[in-house]
Amino acid sequence: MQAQYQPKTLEPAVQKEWADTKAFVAPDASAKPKYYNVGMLPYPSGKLHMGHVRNYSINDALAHFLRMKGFNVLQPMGWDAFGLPAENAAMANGVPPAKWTWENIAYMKRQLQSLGFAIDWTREVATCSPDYYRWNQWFFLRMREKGIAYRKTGTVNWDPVDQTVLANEQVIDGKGWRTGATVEKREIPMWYLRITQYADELVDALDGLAWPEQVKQMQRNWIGRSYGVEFTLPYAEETARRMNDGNKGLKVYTTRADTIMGITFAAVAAEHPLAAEAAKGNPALAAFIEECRKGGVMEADLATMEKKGMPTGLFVLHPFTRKPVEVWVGNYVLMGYGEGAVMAVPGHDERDFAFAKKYGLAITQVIDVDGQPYSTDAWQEWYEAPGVCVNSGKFDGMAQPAAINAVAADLGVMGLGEKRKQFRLRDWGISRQRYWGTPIPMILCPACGDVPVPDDQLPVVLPEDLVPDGSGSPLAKSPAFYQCQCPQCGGDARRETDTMDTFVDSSWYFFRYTCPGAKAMVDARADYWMPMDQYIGGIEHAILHLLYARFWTKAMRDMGLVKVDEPFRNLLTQGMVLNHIFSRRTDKGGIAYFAPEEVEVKADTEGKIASVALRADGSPVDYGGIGTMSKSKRNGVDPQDLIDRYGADTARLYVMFASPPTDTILWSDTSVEGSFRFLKRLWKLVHDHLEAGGPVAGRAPGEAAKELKDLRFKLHRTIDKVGDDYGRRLQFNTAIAAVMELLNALTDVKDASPAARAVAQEVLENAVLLLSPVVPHVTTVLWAELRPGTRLLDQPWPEVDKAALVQDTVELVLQVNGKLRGHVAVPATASKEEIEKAALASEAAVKFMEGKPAKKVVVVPGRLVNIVV
RNA sequence: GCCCGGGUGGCGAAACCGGUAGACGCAGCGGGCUUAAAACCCGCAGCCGAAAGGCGUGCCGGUUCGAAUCCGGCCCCGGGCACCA
Repeated sequence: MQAQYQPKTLEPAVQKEWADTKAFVAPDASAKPKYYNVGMLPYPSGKLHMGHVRNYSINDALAHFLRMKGFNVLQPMGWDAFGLPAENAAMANGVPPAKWTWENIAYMKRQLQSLGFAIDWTREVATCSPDYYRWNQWFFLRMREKGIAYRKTGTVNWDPVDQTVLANEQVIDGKGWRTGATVEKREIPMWYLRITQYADELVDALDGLAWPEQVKQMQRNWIGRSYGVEFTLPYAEETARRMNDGNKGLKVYTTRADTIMGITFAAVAAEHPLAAEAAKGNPALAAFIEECRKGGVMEADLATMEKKGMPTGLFVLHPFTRKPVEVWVGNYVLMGYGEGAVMAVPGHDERDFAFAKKYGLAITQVIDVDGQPYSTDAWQEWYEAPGVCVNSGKFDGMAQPAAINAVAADLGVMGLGEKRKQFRLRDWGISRQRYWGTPIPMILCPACGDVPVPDDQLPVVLPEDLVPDGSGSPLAKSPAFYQCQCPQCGGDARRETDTMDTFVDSSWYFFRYTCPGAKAMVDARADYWMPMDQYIGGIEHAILHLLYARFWTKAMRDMGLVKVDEPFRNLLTQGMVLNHIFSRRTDKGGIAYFAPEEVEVKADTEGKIASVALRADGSPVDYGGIGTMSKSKRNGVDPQDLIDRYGADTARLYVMFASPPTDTILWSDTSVEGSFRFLKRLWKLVHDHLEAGGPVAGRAPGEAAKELKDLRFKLHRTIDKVGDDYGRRLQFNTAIAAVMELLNALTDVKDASPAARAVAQEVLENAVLLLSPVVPHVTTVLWAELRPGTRLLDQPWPEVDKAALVQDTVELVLQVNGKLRGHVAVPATASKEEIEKAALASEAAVKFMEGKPAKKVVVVPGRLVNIVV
């Protein structure tokens, strides 16, 4: 056996053996139970970053562990290959997105392979390949037939200079990222998917999922099912005349119908028809509405901006008092939300309260909570709490649920409203005015209207040679793409040039992995592998991706394509890998990012970052705090340096040992040395053991010395713990630490007897098995040395020897008044009374009780004794 | 702003169900080996204190024989907010 641990030669050799034996190709049928294990597919941004290494190292450890536990494991991989970065790269370098993407895929695949992940590459999926996205198109048409896909207008960010739609990411402080122009809202027609039709099931089914509670809670809140009252505020006479829209009044929705008598005004969105009507002949209002168009559509921006409003001069009537209520235009009311109009009860809604204070509108208390004194001077938390109606006429004295029922009933009698369930969740807008995505398979015919592309003409292939220039969609400027004949009438028509949201691609790729080459979207093989047993990916996907994939699965089920209700049985959301962000505003008002290695950081005396300068020319750079590693912020760390220097096993061991998978981690490579050192140590231990007399077969007979018994105790406790950490806790740092402790204990035993050598062999073999899911290369080689003629890949997970875990005495912690004062050793079988007696008689107890009698003695078996005096 | 997490030595962390705070590792310090360096090996190490001991898990308060862990309030950091993926 080689004396030196040499990952550079060892790892490629082991990888070649795996490839030659097709070690990780999973059969679609097996006598073993199946285990389908997927990491969220990466976007091919160019290079892997540490977040990927972390993600797939966790997946891979589980894949190996479950294989050793006797499962037929499938671990596939693919590429989320459509998206904006390819277009940005194309604009920067003039390279078509397709070429850039395929090159990135080739490079990143080599990186994944060099990390030695146990991936079944025969099932690889790239979402930009026509073989894949044709099924996006096919399924879109099926959804359209069922009314799940439909068209309506939606609001987008519009850059008036580049004449193009911007992604939220491309809007910085309300300005376009390239032009610096103030972004505007613009209404355009878009395709939507009726996810709200599944809202009830999406929220109810969460209860049955073995997902982190945190993620389920986020999804529940996001879907936001509420039971409220929808009602109409009737138009006042002049308003009805001017609106002349066939509606009786302004429709609003509220979950707080019990506060209805506190309405002092109403508010509508700037895009609301009532606002438009009111603006006629009111230049100030028209200017305000125009003002509201400025800025993007991001919810976070809308929620934090200053609440502004203006009266319309139009009135609606309070449904009960018939008193006029003035309608205001508010910049915080969203048109895409409910009806685009809200009732305002400043007495009991914090946002309305602030608005009323600002514009001097009336504030009325209509809810009493335990008689607390109400004042309009300042908002208090309890104003929003449920209570009892006051100043509410016939509703006075009613508690919240009764009041809501009574209000709804009365509104019903008047024909003005009723109870209604509502969701915060909105339908999924999938149209993108971009090039690098799945073409939406529709044709717009001047004679026939919207006409679907016939199935036999799918896929609508995306041309791969276009280069976007930042102003509008290249497809919309490419007659070769959009000119076509109407499939119905044969006349000249125009192809839809919008492409699909890339979340469509990632909503069902895990089905496609299960049936590569299927002639349909999926085939029966999906029924074998699905539902997925373990899904692992970043916490940033807790809502959107996971919700869309759940919806898509249910839509496929209802179309009879698959049998599962839910795609992901178990979910592990890994924490983000963060790094420092350095940026600078450009002279155009945009923003430019710099990689950490491009800047020089100076810290103040407390170690905080004080100043940053560009290495190239010393010019100042802004410190942007810390954030997720991403290509757009240029703060990703390429693992290749680590792999080149230390090998794949060290890189994997390092990311797994650094923290529990769900923790957010701030990137630092200072302790990589330690992981490398540990593998060298493991190698040396095996080497020295074998040099001293070769492998030992079997256990030594007879009663072992205490030292060896203790070592075997430690070994089997470690096997138990590591199995629990991998299988139940999905926590790897503690498992690795436990094996480190075990090897430290082995080193402490200085005994070269045959009995000791036999125990050492047992310890080393098991340590190799326990570590093999994390560091499969080095353990493959070490196993072959320890057990010549056998393969690590054929070994089952080790069994705990229960006999080795039997102990004669246990040491308990001794506390006096809750403070640690010593230890007391008792027989493992001692009763509570015997433990108490031994504790009270101990030297430490006598000393710290200072002669006082024990008031109480708490005994926790196997743990501690606490004497209270 | 709203929803969801997190905060423990110089650093990454451990403590799984309320029971020894800091396992394991990094960096550091002392020693060994070496002509020297690297590598490797042994030892020390939360803070204050000579010691006895005291203090200590973001901050303030509470429950408990006992709190990093449970409860109330606050501060800071991260993720998401529907066109980044």
